[in-house]
Amino acid sequence: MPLKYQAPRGTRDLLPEEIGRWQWAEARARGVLERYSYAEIRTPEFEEFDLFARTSGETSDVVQKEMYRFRDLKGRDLALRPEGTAGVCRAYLERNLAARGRVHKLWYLGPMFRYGRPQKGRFRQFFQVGAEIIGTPAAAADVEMVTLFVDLFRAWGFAGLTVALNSVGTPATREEYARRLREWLAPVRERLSADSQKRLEVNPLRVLDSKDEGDRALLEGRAGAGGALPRMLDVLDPESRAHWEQVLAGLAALDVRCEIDHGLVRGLDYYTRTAFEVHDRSLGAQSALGGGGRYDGLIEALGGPPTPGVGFSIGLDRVLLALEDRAVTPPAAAPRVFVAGMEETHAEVAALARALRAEFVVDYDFEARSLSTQLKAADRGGARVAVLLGAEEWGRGEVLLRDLATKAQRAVPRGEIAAQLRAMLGSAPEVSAR
RNA sequence: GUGGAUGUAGCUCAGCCGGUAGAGCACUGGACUGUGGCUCCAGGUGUCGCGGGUUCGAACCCCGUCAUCCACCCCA
Repeated sequence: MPLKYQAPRGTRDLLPEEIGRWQWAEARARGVLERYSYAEIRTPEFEEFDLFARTSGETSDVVQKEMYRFRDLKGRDLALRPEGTAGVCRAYLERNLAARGRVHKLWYLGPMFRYGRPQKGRFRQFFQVGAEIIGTPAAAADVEMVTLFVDLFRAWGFAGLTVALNSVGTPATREEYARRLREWLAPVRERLSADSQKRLEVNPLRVLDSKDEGDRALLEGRAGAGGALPRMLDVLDPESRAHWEQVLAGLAALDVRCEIDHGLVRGLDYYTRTAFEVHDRSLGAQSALGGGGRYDGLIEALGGPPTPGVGFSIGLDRVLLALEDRAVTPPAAAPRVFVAGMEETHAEVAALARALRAEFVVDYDFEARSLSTQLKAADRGGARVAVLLGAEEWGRGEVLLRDLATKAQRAVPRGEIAAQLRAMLGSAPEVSAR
């Protein structure tokens, strides 16, 4: 069909039939976050372009080619947020949250925007839920972050996901590591893929997670690059190493299963020390469900005092995509009541429905169609009970209550409708059960 | 941003070397304005993604464009 308007590329409509899954996932997340004692924060969906350029790194792909950047009518240089951390840290500084207590535990949920080529699990507008602990360098905060991270996935019903964990040290150790890596790769440089040769110039650490098979063979030493591949963990400064050991010990004490991944590098420049992420194989190429880590230099880079932070974000679109393949019970639909009128009583339907709506989920037919059509509509709408306003019964001050599943039907005095419905439907149902 | 595949009814899909719209399901109304799921009848089921070109003639061939999917890049 030749439609004049389509949703912009990479965006989509979430229709009523799938909204239930989203609300369920969001409610689950909210519950876990609140029990962990995190406070929700909502920041603007667009910010000054420079905020993201500064925090993500001028040379990062996100800033270079994936930003929805625009000027407003006054010429301000703005961008739709590509991630959540920058805005939260900006708010922390601008609203001086530090004055209300040193450590803040915050969470957010909302749409993010990146201009990439869409594919399965990658959209230009997508939703993230994330959490941050700002104000403490303690390894215990890293431990809680990873724990909260896995508990969210558990609340959604994931089983057997493994968190990949690494330390990316400090900017100085990263530089040292990049130097060693470059050195190590120098002899085989010509044999690296074209992409990786470019990475070696721009961001050597990126070579580590190349998907090219030849690259992988070289990295794993099978192609004879000689000597063991240098590891990030081997070049950590003493403080970062101690921090790393504490994180590992803390996670072990809580029985949180992690796998050390020496190739784990984060895409954004502001990460320091702990880095973690989780993937799901059912998703194809875009398999990252979420990731996070420590960002001790970020707030200072925004012009604030040196303030440590640690956080993560999770892609909700991908979570729901991965959950499609699994047996997830959708939230139970609220039991519904359908009020059906006859020729003589149609005028009474709206008022009765409105009264019952104080307590029940109630619907009726706007068009006063035949009784059989109304019952058909009641069926399709998922109603469990029909309230039939028969002319004769109505005249006696009664209505008929019909159980649509069993077809059992009986006359009930008008004053007892609510009580009878309560009995039939089970105690007062919540509109959004679960 | 790069490479490849695919766009026909609301959905899932047919349509031989170019010859003038198809099936199932769903949907709407009626048979049936005092009783729903069944059945029957009647029906929208459509500029064959959009634009241009070749041709007497294009759903089919060519070019462009938009969208989706897959992979790369990157990431959630």
